[in-house]
Amino acid sequence: MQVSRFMAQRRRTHQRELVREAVTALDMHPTASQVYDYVHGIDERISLATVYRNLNLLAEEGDILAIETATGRHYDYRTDDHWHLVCTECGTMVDVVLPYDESVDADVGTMTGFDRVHHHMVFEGICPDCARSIERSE
Amino acid sequence: MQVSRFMAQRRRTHQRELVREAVTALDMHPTASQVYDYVHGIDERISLATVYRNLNLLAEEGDILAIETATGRHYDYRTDDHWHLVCTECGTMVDVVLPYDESVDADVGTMTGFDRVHHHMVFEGICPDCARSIERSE
DNA sequence: CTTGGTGCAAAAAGTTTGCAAAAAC
DNA sequence: GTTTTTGCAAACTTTTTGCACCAAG
Repeated sequence: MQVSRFMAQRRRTHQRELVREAVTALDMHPTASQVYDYVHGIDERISLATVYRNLNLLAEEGDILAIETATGRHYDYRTDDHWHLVCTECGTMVDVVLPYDESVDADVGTMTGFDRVHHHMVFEGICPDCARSIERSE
Repeated sequence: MQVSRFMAQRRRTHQRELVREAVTALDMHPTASQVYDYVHGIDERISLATVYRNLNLLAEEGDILAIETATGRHYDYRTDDHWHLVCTECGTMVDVVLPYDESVDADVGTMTGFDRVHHHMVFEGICPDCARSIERSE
């Protein structure tokens, strides 16, 4: 018996809980393969396919966030409004917390006729470590 | 003889000019394979590898822009500051022009210690066409 | 017991690369 | 003539999928 036509029953599995734990524990925006390394380190039998399936599932349900970057897809356990700053040299990603500006969404909706407009901000820059090594090598 | 150690000589090839033309002509943020379809339609001998190499090259040199989204990498001939609004239903991408807010970059730089901070905004929403079909199907 | 989840291996999608031949300069 | 670029095919990376078996409820 199903709860509804649109939401399948979800079972609480060992694997899913470990994936969730990995995203939280790894903290710094892991990729699927970093999550795999973590969970596979704890339970050798867990497969990469299961990690992918669970990351997709958790992201769909809004438990975690998927972030698309030039260096691939990353995951974040923080799901509140916040942005990301990525180092263009090494790919390190850190959180940025700024107030969400709702007025631009309304403006863009009016300008374009789109519904339910919202936005993300992606920051790029050079992290202190990389700035130092660039300076040394010049 | 090279111009400098860091910039190789670029030759003006038929293929490269066609790729550049495709990105402009296709206008609406084509993917590599859409660019390939265009140039391959004009000259059958041009290969996908060449399209990729030229898109990467043009993007590196700042002649075109590469945009990373959940639906893959797209290219844009506009290189001035502007943003993109993507329909979450059908993936259609339209340009959004808003003034660039430099003050947030400075704030984020101070907060994080990163150098040369800049940002992109990515808007999402539901385009008028998709809004209509959703309404009909409910 | 029923249905959702897993592991495995294979497939798919997107992008890059090595190499010999061709084209640009 | 020299060096960049191309075409081709193969390789690679990342993610998804089919299927038989396993396990949560």
